[in-house]
Amino acid sequence: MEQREFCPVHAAIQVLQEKWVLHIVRTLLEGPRGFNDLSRSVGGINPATLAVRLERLERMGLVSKTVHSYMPPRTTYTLTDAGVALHGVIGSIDAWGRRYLRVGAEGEPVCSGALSATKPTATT
Amino acid sequence: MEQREFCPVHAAIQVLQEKWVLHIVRTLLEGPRGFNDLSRSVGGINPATLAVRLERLERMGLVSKTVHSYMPPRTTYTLTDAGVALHGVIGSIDAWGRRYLRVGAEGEPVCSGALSATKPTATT
DNA sequence: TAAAGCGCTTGACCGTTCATAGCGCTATGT
DNA sequence: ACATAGCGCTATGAACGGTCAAGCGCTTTA
Repeated sequence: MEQREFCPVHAAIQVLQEKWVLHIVRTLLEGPRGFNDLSRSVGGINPATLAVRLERLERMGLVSKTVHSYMPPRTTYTLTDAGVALHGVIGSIDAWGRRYLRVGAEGEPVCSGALSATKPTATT
Repeated sequence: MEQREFCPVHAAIQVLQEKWVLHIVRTLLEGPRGFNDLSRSVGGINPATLAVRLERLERMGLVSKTVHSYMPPRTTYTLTDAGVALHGVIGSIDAWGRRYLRVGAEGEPVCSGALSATKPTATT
């Protein structure tokens, strides 16, 4: 867990592998959202976890939080430049998933090795 | 958690966000490893967790396990084609990390927004 | 007047991850 | 010849972190 000097790749992985982070970023790439809206778009995340994630991402400078009014509560979460830059990562994951992932017999995803080559597909 | 049809991106994220998976893949991209060797290279992972991850990744077809001898035990874990293909994802993460991540005041990583523009960086 | 929605927070659960120890056995060093 | 270290794991119990369900004060919609 301890390493002599700062390794950007390692640090990046540490952040991105946290549960829900990639889903949150992917959703936010589609545009700014409020808390509950974001929660619904991500799907299945519980508010406590979302709150913790957003706070961390904000402190890191990946996400910025804008409070439009306190009462009634109205807030907006947006990606910063660094956050938007993650679209490259999401893009790679997207490409890889489309190319290699199929749904297996038991419903869980499986890799299908060498199928028909790259087929241009539209993004969600 | 339930979704009407199979979404490759979502499924890919589900797999890759599992703790240690990206670290394992990244390490395995450097070449095949035995269990303890892999454990040491990844750094800080618990053997029980590693065993579970490897089993899942193998069942998914990302990693293949080769047993050279049962006694003395000698095993090798290698990436399949689908696994190797993840180097694109790792590459993106690498690029993003190098571009945006710095070590903050409290030791935790922080994003440094608009610095000097894109600078060609060599990959690990 | 009632109900639904906003952005969260709280507290009790429970599954995952952790540190640590150990198995049977061989290759190495002294 | 003997001790030690190494292999690939598995077994424990404790610690951590995510989950569920409910609810706060308040406004807007029905």
